[in-house]
Amino acid sequence: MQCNCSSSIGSFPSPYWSRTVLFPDWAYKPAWSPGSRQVQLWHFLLELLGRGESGAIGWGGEWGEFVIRDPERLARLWGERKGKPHMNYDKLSRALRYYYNKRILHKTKGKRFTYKFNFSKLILVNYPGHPPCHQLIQSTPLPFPVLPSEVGGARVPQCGGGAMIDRALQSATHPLMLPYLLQKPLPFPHSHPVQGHFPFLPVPSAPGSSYSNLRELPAGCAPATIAALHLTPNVWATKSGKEWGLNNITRTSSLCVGQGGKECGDKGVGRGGTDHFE
DNA sequence: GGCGGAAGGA
DNA sequence: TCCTTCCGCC
Repeated sequence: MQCNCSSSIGSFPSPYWSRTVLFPDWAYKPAWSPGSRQVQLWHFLLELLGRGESGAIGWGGEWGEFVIRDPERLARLWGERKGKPHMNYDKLSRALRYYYNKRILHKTKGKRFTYKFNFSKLILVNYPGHPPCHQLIQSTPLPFPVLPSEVGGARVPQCGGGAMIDRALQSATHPLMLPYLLQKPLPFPHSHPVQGHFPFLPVPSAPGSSYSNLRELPAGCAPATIAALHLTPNVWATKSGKEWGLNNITRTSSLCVGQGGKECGDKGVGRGGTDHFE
């Protein structure tokens, strides 16, 4: 199976599950692509990181962590992208700090120019419009047991929030897989591999991880899921739920995330939560 | 360096 | 809404 995967990074006439776990397309969708809104900073950073733009920015030693190696250069690149010739690191970092409250990013304390993505939140806020839980229950078997209390009318959340997401998260081996547990495919026809700059997640050429296994995957199973499933159990075992950010997301996931990342549902959960992830 | 308030622009 | 700009504080 081949795909001519194209993106802001380039063309990849290679199997899309090739060497690394994949980000969904939205994570790398170029700013100038039709229908996209103006590029967001986190998106721009992921683009640079995915490209392996190691001069200005690179992945750090921990999951989701990245290091700004040349702050002024990064600011210049960001300024060029946004048409802001007077951009500097001070301003860029202010924009980064606004992500703290949104829980998209947090600062790695004690390490200069080092920040950490909260990918699980990134998935949630950018994964709008998944179907209501009752549809999920009716249409497709979920990869985790559904409690009677969750099926019975009153407990079914209106837009995928609440206990169901909590439980999906708990059953997810990786936050990036959450959308697939929720059974709505991301727009993946043009998926592409990230060029080997994602920390900890090389798809191993381990015995038993042959492509033949893919045939056993559910129809419509997205490439990212496929790539993730290539990870050996011990790879997952190296990261605790805490490290995946599951603690945080489980705690905050009573928030329902709908269109445009709007939160609905339980008030007083999430916004009032703590700001740390570790 | 890093933080966050405030005002303002698109 | 998502920054950009400026600023005072630590």
